[in-house]
Amino acid sequence: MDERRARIVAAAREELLSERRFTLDAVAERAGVSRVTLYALCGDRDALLEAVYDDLAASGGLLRIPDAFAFSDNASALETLVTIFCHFYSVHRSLIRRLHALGAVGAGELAGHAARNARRRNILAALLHRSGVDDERLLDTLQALTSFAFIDELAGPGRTPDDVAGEVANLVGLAVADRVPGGSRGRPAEQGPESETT
Amino acid sequence: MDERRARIVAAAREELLSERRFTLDAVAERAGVSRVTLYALCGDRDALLEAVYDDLAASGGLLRIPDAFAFSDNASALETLVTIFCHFYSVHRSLIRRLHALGAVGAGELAGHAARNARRRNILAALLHRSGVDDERLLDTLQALTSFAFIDELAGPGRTPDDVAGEVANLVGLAVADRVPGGSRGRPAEQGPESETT
DNA sequence: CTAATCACTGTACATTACGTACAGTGAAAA
DNA sequence: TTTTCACTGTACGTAATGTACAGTGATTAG
Repeated sequence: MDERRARIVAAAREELLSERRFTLDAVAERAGVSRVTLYALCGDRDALLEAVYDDLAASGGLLRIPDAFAFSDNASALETLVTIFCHFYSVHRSLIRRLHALGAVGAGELAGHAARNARRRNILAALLHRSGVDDERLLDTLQALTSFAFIDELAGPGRTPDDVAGEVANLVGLAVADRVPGGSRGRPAEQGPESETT
Repeated sequence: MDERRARIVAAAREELLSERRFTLDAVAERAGVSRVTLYALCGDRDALLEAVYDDLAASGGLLRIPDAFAFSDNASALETLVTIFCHFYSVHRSLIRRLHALGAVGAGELAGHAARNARRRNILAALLHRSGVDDERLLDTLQALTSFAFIDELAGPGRTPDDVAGEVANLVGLAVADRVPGGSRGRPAEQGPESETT
């Protein structure tokens, strides 16, 4: 049953957010399911972790990406895009952290992660291309600036998601302006009130 | 014997760089030592990993940090500092990556990592302070930009250490110039004279 | 010369978690 | 009624961690 599978993934998610060591037994118990069923429905450990990751990405947050392209102003579009990513990462920060730490992402080089990275790169590239920019190096930089690793690092212990998003957006803007000739980037002065263009 | 311990740490290092799964048995065998001895000399798994991390940091590369402070020009000093960090991270990239992936750093929150992070922050703060800047937020940004996570992300698959170092130094320079009033940064500013800084 | 200490070895054991095999059960469909 | 299906409980094999214990060879102390 699909609903059973969903329950298992949800249980895994909760278990990941707990302090305890991540164990399939614990997940199965929390989901009210035998461990054998867990293996049958979700595959092995790595498959389950990837399922959690997929579920996370699919469960919203990144759906608003097309909104960014609605802006005719390239700078605003880029800023919106950055904000969407930052928000997503900030909200699910501890979960993604845990997934990274468990090797679901990174060392394991799970297919899903690479694919998502490539997708993010494509989105950034599209936006850059729309601005008439074709700079691989800049693209690398933007990719790194909008990566979870960087945003997580920047967030540190005490920093609000909005704060982090603003900082990343600012850095992205600076990086772009540094490389694009006609950079019509109208970044507001720092002491000025945040012009939240929701 | 101290020399035995060093051999174990070296063996662990080599084992980490191999593709194989990291196992104490393998380390002991490679070091030509019984596993019991390994436990006696290096403690448990986490302790061994931290020992590798310590050994890495101590074995040079970060020794040139004082050089950065020799520059009277603040921009050059900062750039030198960034280059030192980048170089260190780039050279030992795969090893540090593996250590991260194994949870020696991050989830485990090993004492050594937090301490080293704090130390890096202090160094950056000192340099900033010397420049007459006291901006916690900027400090956060520089810390994130010079973190291993970001540099690793930026390096991607095909990028030379020098290339990465240059890019990070550039970003650091931009971030500083964006916040410091008398930013005498040699970086060519774009035509937009956004000197609205108080 | 003998004894004691020391560093290390080999083996063996308990523990935990993973992944799989197998037989069984209750319900729904043929 | 029989078959199929989804799931359960149990049990097993494997791998790795960490610890206990007895023993060995060399160096040092008495």
